[in-house]
Amino acid sequence: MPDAPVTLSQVAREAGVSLATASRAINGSATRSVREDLRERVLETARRLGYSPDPSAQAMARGRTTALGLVVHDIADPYFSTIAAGVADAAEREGLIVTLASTQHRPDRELAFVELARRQRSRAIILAGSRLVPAGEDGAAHDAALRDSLTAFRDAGGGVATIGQALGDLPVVEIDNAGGAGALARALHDAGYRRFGVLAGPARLRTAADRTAGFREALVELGCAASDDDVVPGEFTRDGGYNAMSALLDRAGGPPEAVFAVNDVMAVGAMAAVRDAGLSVPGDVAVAGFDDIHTLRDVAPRLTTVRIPLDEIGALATRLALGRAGDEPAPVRGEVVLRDSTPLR
Amino acid sequence: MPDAPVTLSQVAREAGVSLATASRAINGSATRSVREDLRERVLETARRLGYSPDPSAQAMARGRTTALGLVVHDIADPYFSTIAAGVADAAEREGLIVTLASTQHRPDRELAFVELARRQRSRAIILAGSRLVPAGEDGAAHDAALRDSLTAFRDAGGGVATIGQALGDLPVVEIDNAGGAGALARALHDAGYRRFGVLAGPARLRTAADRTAGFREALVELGCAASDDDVVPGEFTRDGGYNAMSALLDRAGGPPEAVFAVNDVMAVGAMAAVRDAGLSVPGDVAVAGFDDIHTLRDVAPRLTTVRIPLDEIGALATRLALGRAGDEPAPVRGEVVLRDSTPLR
DNA sequence: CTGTTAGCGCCTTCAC
DNA sequence: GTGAAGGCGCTAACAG
Repeated sequence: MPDAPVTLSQVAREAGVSLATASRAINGSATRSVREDLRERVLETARRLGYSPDPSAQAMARGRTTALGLVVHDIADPYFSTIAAGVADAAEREGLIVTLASTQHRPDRELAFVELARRQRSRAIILAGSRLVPAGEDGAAHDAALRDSLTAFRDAGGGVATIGQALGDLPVVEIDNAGGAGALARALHDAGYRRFGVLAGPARLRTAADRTAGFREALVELGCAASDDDVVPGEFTRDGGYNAMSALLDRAGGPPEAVFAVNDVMAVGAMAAVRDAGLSVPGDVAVAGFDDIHTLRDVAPRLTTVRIPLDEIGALATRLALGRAGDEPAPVRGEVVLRDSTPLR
Repeated sequence: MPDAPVTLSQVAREAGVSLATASRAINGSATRSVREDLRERVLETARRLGYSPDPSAQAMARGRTTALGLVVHDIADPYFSTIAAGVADAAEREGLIVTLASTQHRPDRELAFVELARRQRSRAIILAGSRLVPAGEDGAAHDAALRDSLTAFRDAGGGVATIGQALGDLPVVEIDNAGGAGALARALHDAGYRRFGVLAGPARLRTAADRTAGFREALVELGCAASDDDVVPGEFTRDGGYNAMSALLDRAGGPPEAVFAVNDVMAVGAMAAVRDAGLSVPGDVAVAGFDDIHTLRDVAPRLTTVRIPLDEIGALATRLALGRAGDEPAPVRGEVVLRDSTPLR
């Protein structure tokens, strides 16, 4: 029996009140209030009939939805799924529904989803993926389009937060990628390492570029700069790490003492490449990552990394987008966590 | 400049046609068609004005939304995030927006979200988390409530798919957990193992219970049954695996030859526990998991597991819910993948 | 405090 | 093939 959803007017009729009163009794109203006994009666019949409001209709009437759009590059990547968990949790607290877009790293889909969320009149949009490096031919154009769309959305009353790097003057939970990578470089230097390699990730992604640059700059200051040959690009994935590390190992001159993979997922792939080459971590090459992905914490040897509290960042971005975070939060500084993959040397 | 979203009637006016014609030109209409030049004109001005339809309004007018609800236990868990990636991808192909609910293992939230998606008139709902073991006092009641709600949703025209185990006679992408675990037991037996332990996961979850039971039943057939003492429950997480393995190691009688953790995440925690106890994997204890989580494939030693194509399952469930999958799909049988964590013995 | 009345943006019969 | 008009379920002025 396709039970047609019961509507507010049915509830009103059944309870013997007007539509407006029923609406006020159920949803409350900023201005008007409703007599206690009437409210009781309405609520009771609503419950009895199994009424619940139609979000689309409310959205229409109110001019805004109860949805929060979350845009990530790839929800299967633990970096993003951890952020998503934080967002989902915070959104639920606010009574918002999260609509998820996993763009598979396609900038056009990123923009398309922002446009969708905008015309959908979402309450807020959270953009979690990395910005692009301006140098990229259309990177700048894409980010500009994204910025304009989000700015228009915000000007129309929508909440916005980006994660990672700032986009225009939109609210941002900034992650100090360069600083964290620099701190890691110094920690590894303190541990006795001198010759470094870097698995730099995709050159077009700001997150990857910033981590790489922060690491290399610190190395320069420490007096053991990595040459361009020691820096290998690759995808932001396990396979990207594997391939980049393999390339590094194939170079003449032997492997560096320590390799920094710009995220944990790549680091794990890199460790596999080392083993497949018949070498050992950290015996022949030490390896460090970035992010401190929870499920990757226990690889053997345990992975040195820079901890970023991704779930908190997701929650914080949600509050920020909703205007519940007070001032713009300070950049999130990662914490270097030395583990077995980079022992004292 | 808060540019109010442009509406269809603006487009119509600008193009010099009626609202109805504009609507037909843009959305197409089953019955009426519109003259070529007019359609062109409408489409052109729509593009120029940056028009795009308001999903809420369409939902109201059409009586159904363009949303697909996805319910998972914990989006940060790679099992679910991989499924989510498959769902997101397939949904995007169908032009649907996915709304995500991460229930954090709270059954009441699971039900609440299904109710929400239902009154929201979502196009479809995909329920990805494990069902509960009937034995549990309110497990049966909860699953019954869930089943009733989803059945009512389907009877009202909504699409439904569950993942893992069947719920009533609702469409399901079944996963042969017991069969996969049994096959794993036989493979380990073939490899020479005889004394087994099991990290059984949460007793209330069907997925965990089925994997445990399938493994144990196969052991019985093989003539090397595991005693109840060899089976330790625990959370479905890294820490759950760690603690359960620690408990197993503390037992009198020394560790089993091989331990089956009912999912990869637990297996990784278990391996950490072994190492922290000063023992080695697989030297002192062999370890196997289940799922073949991509990012966990490279832990060292590489993890023996049962491969489940989670992303395909997500995509398949999406098509199934939308009625695009033809017949009910056959149960997904896992594939045993032997790796270094369980060498020949 | 309660009821009446417009819409919100779009689709869809129904006339033309 | 096109346009006018009603209505989806609800909220928010407006009266009373």
